[in-house]
Amino acid sequence: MPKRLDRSLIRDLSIFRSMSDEDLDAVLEMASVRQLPEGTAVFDQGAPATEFFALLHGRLKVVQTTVDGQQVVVRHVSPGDIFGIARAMRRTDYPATATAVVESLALAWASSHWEGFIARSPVLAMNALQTVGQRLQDAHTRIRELSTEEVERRVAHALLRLVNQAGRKTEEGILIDFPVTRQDIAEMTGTTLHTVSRVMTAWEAKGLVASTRKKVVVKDPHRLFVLAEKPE
Amino acid sequence: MPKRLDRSLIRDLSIFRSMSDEDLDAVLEMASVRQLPEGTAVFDQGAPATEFFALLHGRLKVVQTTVDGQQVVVRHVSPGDIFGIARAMRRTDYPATATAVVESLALAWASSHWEGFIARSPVLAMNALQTVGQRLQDAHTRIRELSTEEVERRVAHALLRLVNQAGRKTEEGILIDFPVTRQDIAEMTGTTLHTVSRVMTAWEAKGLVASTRKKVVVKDPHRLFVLAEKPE
DNA sequence: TCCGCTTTTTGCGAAATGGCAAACTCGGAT
DNA sequence: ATCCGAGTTTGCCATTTCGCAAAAAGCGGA
Repeated sequence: MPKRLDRSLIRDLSIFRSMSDEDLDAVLEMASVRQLPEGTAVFDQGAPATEFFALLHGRLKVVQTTVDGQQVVVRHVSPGDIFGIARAMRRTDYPATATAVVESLALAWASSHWEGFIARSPVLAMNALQTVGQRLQDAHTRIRELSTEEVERRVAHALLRLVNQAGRKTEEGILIDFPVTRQDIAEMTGTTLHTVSRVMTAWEAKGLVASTRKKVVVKDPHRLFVLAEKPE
Repeated sequence: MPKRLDRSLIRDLSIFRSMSDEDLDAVLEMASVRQLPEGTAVFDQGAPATEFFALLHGRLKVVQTTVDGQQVVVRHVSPGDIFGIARAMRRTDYPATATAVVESLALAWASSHWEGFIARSPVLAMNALQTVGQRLQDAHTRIRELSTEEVERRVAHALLRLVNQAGRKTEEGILIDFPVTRQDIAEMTGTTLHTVSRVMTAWEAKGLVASTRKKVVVKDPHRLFVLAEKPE
């Protein structure tokens, strides 16, 4: 018998919102805890989708790799997010690889439990629909940016998104609170690390950002925002 | 009292799959029929999401317009698809404009009925989740293509997608069964109508496609597929 | 403290694509 | 049958972005 988990662990996750205490307990009953050292893959692209997860602590990146080895960052997973719900969308395997970018902690459930959870608590299905709907809108936002914006604005938008997801206020500005490389940013914006480097070096000179290896601080979010929106 | 609609109208739509006859009747009870002349907008980007729809006949395109007037084709709606379900994803307004590209026929429901439908038939929520999940995967496919492929391959992929959605076999090849302009294809692939024109002119010379104004015929789907996949 | 490896920067030339302008071509309306 | 206009093609040049190569700079571990 696994150790008893407290309801407070999941009660505030948006996906479990509005569920009764009994239902939450039933869900927790089936959960196992998963410790994820930095660099660990939680699941691999193409592997059977045997489990789904909720992130309690840490940060993951979800990456798709093309046949010729190019990588695309699909999204970042923040605490409170669920991920790996391929099966709920009737996929049998994971469409991407999820990797811990810092040491992380997640809950895991066997995919087979999903239907039971839904049956027990239909509100869960509506919450999941909302969650996936939000991701769909985010994806459309990215498609719009990739289709209509040049590189500099795309990088600006990506950075602002990181600020919202993982920004931590410091004296110098807003720190992206997990390691991010130029390569990562390139894979988020459909460009190359070289171009990202050039863009960010220019911004650094203008005092918009400050960065060292794997670390990015946005010093002037407002000017960055203006730059991201300027339609020219 | 609206005219009685037959269950067979919606029984085979994937979203209503596995619903009981009684539930289907209850759903149909609330539906109204909407005739959509070519060029009509079913709803406009930014308008309150008061209704959702199922397409019975015809074809729509869903378009997002940026602040500076550029357009992006989000997707095409085919018979059997539901669309305008912004409200189910907890959005209050439509994120895009849906326009009939040929004369079309749709069922419409007030958005407020969605929750009642779900409560009555929870399987509907799971079906909707699957539908939105599929769209999310499609969106990720496009993001991957926009991020990693050059224009020619993106156009090839877009064309192959149109073949799958609306291909009709003819003597000369597979006809895309609704009007498509170079501009449309450009808005599906994040490029310009000029570049699309150049690409397709080259393909025409190679015998891959044949096209006249607003009409595209894929003469050699296999070679087009090879071209779309070739990782160089 | 020094070494080694990853990450970042930078220069330079090439290639892809965009932007503009103009001509052209159909198809449908009058 | 003719005209009009949306849609398409094409040439030319500008610009963005990539790709390759090499150097520089940090960071972490030995």
